[in-house]
Amino acid sequence: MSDIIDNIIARVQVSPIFRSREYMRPDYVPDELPHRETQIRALGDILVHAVKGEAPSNVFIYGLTGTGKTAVTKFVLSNLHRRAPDKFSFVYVNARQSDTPYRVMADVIETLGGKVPFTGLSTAELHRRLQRTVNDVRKVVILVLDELDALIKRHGDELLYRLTRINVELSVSRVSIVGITNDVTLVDELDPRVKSSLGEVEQVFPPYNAVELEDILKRRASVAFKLGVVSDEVISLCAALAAREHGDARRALDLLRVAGEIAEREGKQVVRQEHVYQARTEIERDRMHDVIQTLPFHSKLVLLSIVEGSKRDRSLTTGEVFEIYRGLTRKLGLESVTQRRVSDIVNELDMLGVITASVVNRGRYGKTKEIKLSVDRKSILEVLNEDERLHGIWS
DNA sequence: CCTCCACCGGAACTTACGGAGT
DNA sequence: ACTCCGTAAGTTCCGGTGGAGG
Repeated sequence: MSDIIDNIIARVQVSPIFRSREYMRPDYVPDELPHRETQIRALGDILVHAVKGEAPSNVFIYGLTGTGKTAVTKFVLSNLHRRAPDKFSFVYVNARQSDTPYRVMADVIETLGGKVPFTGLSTAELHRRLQRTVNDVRKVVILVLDELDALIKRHGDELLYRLTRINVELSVSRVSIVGITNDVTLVDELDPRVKSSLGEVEQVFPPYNAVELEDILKRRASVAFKLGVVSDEVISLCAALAAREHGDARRALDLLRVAGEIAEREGKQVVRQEHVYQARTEIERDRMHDVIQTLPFHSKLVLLSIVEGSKRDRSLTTGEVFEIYRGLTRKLGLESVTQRRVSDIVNELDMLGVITASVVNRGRYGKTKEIKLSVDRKSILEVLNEDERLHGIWS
């Protein structure tokens, strides 16, 4: 038995494919960021004041996913910080992971060395502690808020407003904010006061084109993979596939990494184009699997109802889904949620990409949502079957 | 041209929970 | 022991609506 493990370990240790896998990790920040020189210079020009111990202007950065916003910001800040570690500190918070005002403030306090309970305090109290912590740092603090859109959409711009005003009540330290967002329309939803304060400087990150992506992949592959393992064709394919999705560099790197892993598993010496295609489906499958598996129970039931309902190949309405869902809960002897809630769950499933739901007007027959599965029925059932609470309730 | 269906979707409120502060 | 707080999930209430059919 243990020889199986030995085998696996041996394969990892002397991988015929990878030289140094860590360079392909999604959160790895390389020493150079090709094709982002303009953005690095522009952001550097703004933030360089921190090196003199002065607070830079607030910056607002937009750009689609995988255009290097996060990488460039981290790159600029850590390089500046290396030259003047005693002049300023910077804090990076991802507002998608910490998607409540409480957690964002808690994160900031923690990275600045403060301690704060996981829950239990009022946001007002947390805000007070944040001010104290920042003041104790006694220098310029640059606050990077990544994926701000997630926070704003759910909790509004209250926190942002407070943060932009925090300087007023500080004696020694100063705070500058770098806001990063994928959503270009976000600014319109902001309070004008926040808008003018945060948008002192704005910067746009354009997507990479296929040629640039190819170059990025080539550089990365040359350090991450062994020589001759990844051909130019494979790289072009990854670049082309990712360029089709608005030039997302992260996606391109993921494709290449997973393709490499597949080749490795198969014991091959080189990565081929077919591995890239396999990687594409594998990435998608894994994502779906995670999404469905972590769904709240009633969302799973609603999804199951949609699967059941779409047997006869026609689209469903919210009312029909609700009926089937009611049947399921009755079978299980559970309370059911209201139709209002089911309507929201349908929207959530739509956003996750498991189904497509679009509002349609059927005149006399009302206005409803047309709901269709956008993932293979069998693979959904497979994942749902992993939940033992759902065992044996469908045919 | 008007009606009226079958929902949509915003907003305020509830409940349960984990945890702090005092 | 008691009060206060934030979060997540859900409920209640309700005004809104595009277009097929009369």
